Amino acid sequence: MPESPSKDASFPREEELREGIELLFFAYRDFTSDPDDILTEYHFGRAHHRAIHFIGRNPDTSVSELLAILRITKQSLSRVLSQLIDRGFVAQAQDTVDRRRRLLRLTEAGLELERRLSRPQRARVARAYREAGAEAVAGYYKVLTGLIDEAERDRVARALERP
Amino acid sequence: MPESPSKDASFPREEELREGIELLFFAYRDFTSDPDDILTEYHFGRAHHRAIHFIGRNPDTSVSELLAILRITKQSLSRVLSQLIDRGFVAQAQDTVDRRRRLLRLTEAGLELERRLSRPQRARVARAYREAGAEAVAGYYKVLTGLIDEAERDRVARALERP
DNA sequence: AAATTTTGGTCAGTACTATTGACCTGTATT
DNA sequence: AATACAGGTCAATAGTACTGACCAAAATTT
Repeated sequence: MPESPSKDASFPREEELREGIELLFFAYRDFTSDPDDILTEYHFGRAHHRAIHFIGRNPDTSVSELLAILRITKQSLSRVLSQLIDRGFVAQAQDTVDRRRRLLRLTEAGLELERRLSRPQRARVARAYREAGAEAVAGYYKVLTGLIDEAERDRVARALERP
Repeated sequence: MPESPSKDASFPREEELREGIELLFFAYRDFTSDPDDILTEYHFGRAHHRAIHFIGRNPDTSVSELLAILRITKQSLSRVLSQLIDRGFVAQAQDTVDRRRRLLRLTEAGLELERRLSRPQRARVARAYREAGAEAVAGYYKVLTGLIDEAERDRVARALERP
């Protein structure tokens, strides 16, 4: 059983933990830098990218579902969302079942922008995956999933399988 | 050679890439939430944590070295740094060799705060490591390192080995 | 049918992070 | 002496996010 958790009490030594923490910081810093540059052109920020990403991945999400994913207040999302709607990247439609709910999806322009923003990220991840190999990718998945709040791990796992 | 990169052209399929991107977002979101709560007590933000972390890891770093690591402007760092110095968490000392340089290190209070901020992160990473196992951790390292800008990968790798 | 809850939106005020640009003091190098 | 570098500072701007207070429409509960 190569994938069984280590029982060694000294296994994650403090230095290993600090390295893992730092790697996450550096990877995230560089990972977000490419789309950040593109967003500047549009006078958008990282929050716009996050909204575009999750609306693109989950068409017809409601605002409150998006709030739960992004973990921000509705006031914060509202600003970003209305800018995206005003500029024609996101469309709202009323839910026919529950007409209070506004279902969100990307417009054609929104889909285009999503592809443009994610292209450098996909390229970066693809390169890292290829260089590290499939086995390393499985470990990357396992550890990152373990870093997510336990309460949300299932929801995230399900969201990853759905699309 | 289980760690050799896959040669399969279809290996990182688009869906896998998008999952890898999303996992990084969720992991980073939850990873930063614990220290963020503690920082609020001190009326500090995430930038203060980052400065404390890297000064703690690299005692006697100069300001410009810190700027290069954090990738922010000196004006941004200056505000954060002078607050940390005013409140007694960071101390400055002149370099005896090049007296233009201010070498930064944590005070006793700074070391204490660093431990307090990193404790929940270390616990989170330790749990994820234990659950995933040593082999998965190796993959996590490999992929995250591959996500870092090529130009900085060596510098980061060296920084991780130094302390 | 009336009361309550849910969903979504809005206004106002505040805080943190980060940016660009300009300008200044020292110190080191050439 | 001139130039370059390390660091600090002032001012203005932008993006993200927060709390708190309200409001309206629609759904659910009583």
